[in-house]
Amino acid sequence: MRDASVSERLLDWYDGHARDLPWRVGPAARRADERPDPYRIWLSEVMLQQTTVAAVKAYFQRFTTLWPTVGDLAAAEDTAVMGEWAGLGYYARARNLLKCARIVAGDLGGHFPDTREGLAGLPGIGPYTSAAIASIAFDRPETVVDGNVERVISRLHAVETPLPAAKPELTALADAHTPQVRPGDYAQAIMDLGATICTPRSPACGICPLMDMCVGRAEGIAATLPRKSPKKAKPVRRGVVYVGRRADGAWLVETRPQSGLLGGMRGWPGSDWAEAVPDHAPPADAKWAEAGEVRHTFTHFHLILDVMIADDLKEPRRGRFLPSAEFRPSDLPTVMRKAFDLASGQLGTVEQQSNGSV
DNA sequence: CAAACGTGGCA
DNA sequence: TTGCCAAGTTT
Repeated sequence: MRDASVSERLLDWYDGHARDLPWRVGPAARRADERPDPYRIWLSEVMLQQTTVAAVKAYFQRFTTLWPTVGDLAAAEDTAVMGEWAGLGYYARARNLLKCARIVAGDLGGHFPDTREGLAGLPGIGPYTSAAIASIAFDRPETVVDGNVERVISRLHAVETPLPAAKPELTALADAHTPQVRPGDYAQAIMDLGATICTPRSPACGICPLMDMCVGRAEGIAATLPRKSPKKAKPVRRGVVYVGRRADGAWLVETRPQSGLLGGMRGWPGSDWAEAVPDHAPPADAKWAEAGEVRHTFTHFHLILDVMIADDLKEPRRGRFLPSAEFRPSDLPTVMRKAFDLASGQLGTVEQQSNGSV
């Protein structure tokens, strides 16, 4: 196949099949010279890292309503931003989002760099995101290589080398297809193709604009690509959390350390998490009772969390009391919200249940 | 380079 | 229930 033909096919297909997304300037508007807002492209791209479009939409709407410009975001309280990110996962993204916003709003005068080189290296902006912003927001001919592109290109060229070893080869192949015309639309086109036609399971090869060019399809192995190295099994870890409130209803919460799992997020005090529940002390004296257990799976381990509840907390040894009016379950990362949901269903009857104090 | 880093949907 | 997967980055 000739390199130019792939991009021409994809751009023609995109003109008729582009997804309508909240952060996107569609092909028709783009032809009318409407430009994407770099802030919105950056925000959406960071949210979309390892995250589905469906999950991102509501968060994107909320963030852009609360903080319409990078200056607004840069001026926000850390706690507010982390709370709004809660539930989306990979919380280092939110910490880096704030760092990046403050660099752009400060040293860079409120303007995002308009080249891949200028973007790369800003907090949370790696090889993919720098290329995505440069191409989509600034129409630079940079090559995006995300999971969609890896899938499309590995099938198109029948690359059987497993990922991640195949990444350099796939990047080189993808780069050869990137056009000088409409590079921003092209980047979105190839990702849309991967998301809607060249899907991980049961690809719709019969309606694919690249059907007759696809070597993987010709060889009958398209659906099995890309190959991936085997993954490690997830171990089980165990721990305890204490979901407690003071007599006036204030909740005992803490902010987790800025680095590591759930870094910078609000959570319930508790033990560390390990193969066996580590030795620990409750965060405050109270008549703690067992509410049950919560199961949650992280990227690299399963967690079984024993949830303790009490509503008669004394002076805490750790954490701080958050007045009931300031507490929002939606500010919690999902595992902590699960613990809250379990606890809140029982806290009304904690007095009857509790007979073992700690 | 391997590992850490979240979550929800789907087969 | 289990494993795979989603617009990756950082250490």
